[in-house]
Amino acid sequence: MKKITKYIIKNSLKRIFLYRASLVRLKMMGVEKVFSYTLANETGVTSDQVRKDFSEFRIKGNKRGGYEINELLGNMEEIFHRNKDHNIVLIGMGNLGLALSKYSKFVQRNMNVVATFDIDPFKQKMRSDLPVYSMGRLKEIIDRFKVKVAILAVPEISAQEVTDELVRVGIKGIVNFAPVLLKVPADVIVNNVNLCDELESVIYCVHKMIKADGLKNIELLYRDMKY
Amino acid sequence: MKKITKYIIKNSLKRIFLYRASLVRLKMMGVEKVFSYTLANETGVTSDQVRKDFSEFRIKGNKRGGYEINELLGNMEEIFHRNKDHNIVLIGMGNLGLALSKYSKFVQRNMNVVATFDIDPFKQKMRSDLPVYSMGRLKEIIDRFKVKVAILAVPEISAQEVTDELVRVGIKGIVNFAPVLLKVPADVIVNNVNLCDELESVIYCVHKMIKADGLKNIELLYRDMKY
DNA sequence: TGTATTTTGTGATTTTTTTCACATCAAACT
DNA sequence: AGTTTGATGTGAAAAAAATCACAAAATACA
Ligand SMILES: NC(=O)c1ccc[n+]([C@@H]2O[C@H](COP(=O)([O-])OP(=O)(O)OC[C@H]3O[C@@H](n4cnc5c(N)ncnc54)[C@H](O)[C@@H]3O)[C@@H](O)[C@H]2O)c1
Ligand SMILES: NC(=O)c1ccc[n+]([C@@H]2O[C@H](COP(=O)([O-])OP(=O)(O)OC[C@H]3O[C@@H](n4cnc5c(N)ncnc54)[C@H](O)[C@@H]3O)[C@@H](O)[C@H]2O)c1
Repeated sequence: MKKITKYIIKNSLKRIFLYRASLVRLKMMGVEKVFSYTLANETGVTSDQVRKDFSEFRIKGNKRGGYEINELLGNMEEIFHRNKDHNIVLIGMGNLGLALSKYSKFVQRNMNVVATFDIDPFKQKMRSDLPVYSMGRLKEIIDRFKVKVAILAVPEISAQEVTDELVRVGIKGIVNFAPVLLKVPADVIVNNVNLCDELESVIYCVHKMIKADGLKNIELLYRDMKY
Repeated sequence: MKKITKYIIKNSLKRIFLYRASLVRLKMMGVEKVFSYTLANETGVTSDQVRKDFSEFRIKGNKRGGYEINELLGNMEEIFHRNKDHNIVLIGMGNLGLALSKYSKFVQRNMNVVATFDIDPFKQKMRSDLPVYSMGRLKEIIDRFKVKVAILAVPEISAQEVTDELVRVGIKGIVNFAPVLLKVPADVIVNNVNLCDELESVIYCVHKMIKADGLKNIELLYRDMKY
């Protein structure tokens, strides 16, 4: 396959999320305008980086005047397609699935969990406000609500099998909580959230630091741990 | 502050986690030996990268013979300080905290949640096998069990305040589920897990892809999603 | 109106990361 | 034993990302 040399998406995208989190918070605090260095301070990156990232996504500010928070957030909504609503489904209503189904932040961000699914649809039915369907109804619901993205919270052992089914019915993006590497076609995006890895990486860094006795090479460790 | 030019930890560390996940799975399937390209195939990186990453951490294989899975896993345990047990605490026993407290993978990986804490210790007491303490007993327990790492699952609004307390009692690493950027001293590591961001980034990529009509620049989008 | 000041936006430069390429070694085979 | 084969390990080269640095623009103020 021909090698593509210029990649569009880089760490910039990840940092845009950081910036937005800050902006939302600042806005709540009544701030209306920020400068690149405000955001830099808030997020721990450099102000050059902030401006470069904005440049990447064609986000413009006002020379000398900084950025209007509302405008900036508007730009970001655009980037993240937040103007539209996004229907998602949640597969697996165990411990984690149940917690996720009660998470209200999704809705605040225009992401609606329209349905949940479990191999055993009766087990959880009474515990949630959301409908819990059997897997047999997956295609029907996904088609009806034009769902393209799924959250996967089933046991490790079933994760690949369920993924295959999701792909078959037309899901194009998966946030996967099972600690397995899912095999998917090239046109399906998987984002893995692996809690044990997160913990271990913190433990690793903490240990390195303690060993290094809190001295200058803390900087070393930070680099990739910032987000 | 003097600029340090050579960083030790890079994306290599993140990929080491990937490799290990594969190795664990392969081992379960009865495989005993892998080559760099085996791991490459499994994880979606190149075999050069795998070898380079190993090189980074001084992990050695056998020329022509590849790597013994057990040996490799041993090396990784070493890297992650898995030989020792690690006591951790969980703060916030709401929806998410409860799910996390029931997660058995931690123990399998030598990470013990020794105690959980909540501002309201009675609310959850009966719902968990783990002790749920009031925040007042934080220092006592942390000292007793020599805890250095905490999982934070409290509401956004309390996250910073609880973090300050954690830092005060000597916690050096935090896995934070609240969607806020925590302010911590330079010697404290924070790993943020932000579910909404994960979802939105998937939605972003899925949309880009759909727009791009599933064609070659899918590659573009993948780059930073693979880690 | 003109000058000083401040902050953006982006090429140029530097640093970091990835990929390449090949010498080196270990096993397998003749 | 000698030769071929196949994989590692790592400097060198290429690519990507971050940082620098400064022109350009907008505002403030004299
Ligand atoms: N509990 C946690 O805090 C936590 C944290 C991080 C990751 N995880 C991961 O998330 C996943 C779920 O964890 P959990 O603790 O909720 O497990 P769980 O066993 O409580 O729940 C799993 C649910 O999936 C359902 N299920 C099983 N097979 C299915 C299939 N083929 N199709 C549809 N549904 C199916 C089960 O009926 C059950 O309700 C696991 O992979 C786990 O490793 C859990
Ligand atoms: N529920 C989810 O699926 C989910 C997913 C991702 C992120 N999160 C985030 O995780 C955090 C917890 O979410 P949740 O749904 O479990 O919320 P929740 O309200 O169910 O639970 C929060 C718990 O924290 C406790 N608490 C509040 N203030 C405290 C304090 N000062 N000290 C100690 N404990 C305190 C509360 O008593 C409660 O038990 C939130 O920040 C949320 O945004 C939740």
